Amino acid sequence: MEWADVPADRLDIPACLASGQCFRWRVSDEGEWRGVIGGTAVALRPKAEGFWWRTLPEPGGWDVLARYFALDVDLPRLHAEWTAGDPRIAPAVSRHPGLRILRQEPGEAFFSFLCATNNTIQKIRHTITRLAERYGEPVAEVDGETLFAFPTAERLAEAEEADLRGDLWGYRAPRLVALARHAATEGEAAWFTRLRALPYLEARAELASLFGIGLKVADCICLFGLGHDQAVPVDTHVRRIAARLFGDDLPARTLTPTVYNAIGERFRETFGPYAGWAQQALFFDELAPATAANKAATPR
DNA sequence: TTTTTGCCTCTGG
DNA sequence: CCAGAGGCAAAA
Repeated sequence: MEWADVPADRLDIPACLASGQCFRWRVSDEGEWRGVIGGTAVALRPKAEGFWWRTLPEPGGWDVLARYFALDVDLPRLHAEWTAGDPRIAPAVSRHPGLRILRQEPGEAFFSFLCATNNTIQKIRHTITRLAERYGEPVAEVDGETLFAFPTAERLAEAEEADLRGDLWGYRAPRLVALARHAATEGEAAWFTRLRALPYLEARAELASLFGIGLKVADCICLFGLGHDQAVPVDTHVRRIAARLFGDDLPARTLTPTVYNAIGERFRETFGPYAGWAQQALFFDELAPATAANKAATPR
C-alpha cells in the first residue's frame, strides 16, 4: 500500500464514510475500509498522521481519491468562515475537524437517496449493496469479496420490479425504474453534467419536479452527487439544530416547502456557500455519540 | 399554504 | 402488535 501524508484532522475517513453520505463502504476487522469509486476499487487504512491506500485493479489511482474526498477544499478556511458566521459551530468543528462532504458519482447519489425515503440505514445499505451486485459490473476482488461498480441508469432501466421488491425497494421499486428510464433518455452522464453546471436552485427544482423526488432527496443529490456545496438537506435532526441555532418558530411548524426553504436559507445566510458542509458538521456532531453506541451511522 | 394520510417492510418498544 | 424509520404525493 502507498502512504498519503494527509492527517486525520484534515481528512477523517471513518467520519466521512460513516456519516450517512454513502452506503456501500465496509470496514474490515483490521480497520481497512473498502469501497468503489466509479470504476475503481479502493482500500484504505486510516491512521492519525495519514493513511495507507491502494486502488484496484490499477494501482496509483491517487487522483480518484483526491477528487472523491474533495482534498482541494481548504477546511481550516471554511471553519474560520463558519465560526465568523456563528461561533456556536466551533465545538462541533473542533470535535470533527477532518469531516468532509464526499464528491460521489452523481448516479450513485441519485439512486441511493431514492431509496432513503421512509427507510432505515441498515435497510438502505442492504438494498443498495444488492442493487450493485445485481446490476453493476465487477471491478475487483479483495479478500475473496467481489466489489461492484454502481449500475448505470441504462441497466437499471431494465430492472425487474419483482427482483427489486425482493431487495426491499417496496413501493419505491417502480419509481426507481421510471427514474432510471428518465435519466437514460437524455443520457445519464450528459444529464448529470448539465445539472452540475446549473445554478443550485435550478438543479434542485428540476430534480424535485420528478415523481418520487421531494426537496429533501433533491438536496441530498445536489450536495452529495452534484457538487452543490450550499445545498442543505433538512430532516428532523437538522430542524432541531436549526431551532436551537436560529431560535425562531420556523422549525416548530409543519415542514411545508415554505418552512423547508426558509431553514435552508438561514443556513446559507449564516455559513455561506459551503452551508451544506457546515450542516454536515453540526449534524454529525449531534449524532456522533449515538453512532459510536450503535456502531452504525444514521443515513443521510 | 398547510395538514393529513397511505405507502413497502423491517425493527424496536 | 403497533409505531416509527433522516419522505413523497394526493387530497382537502
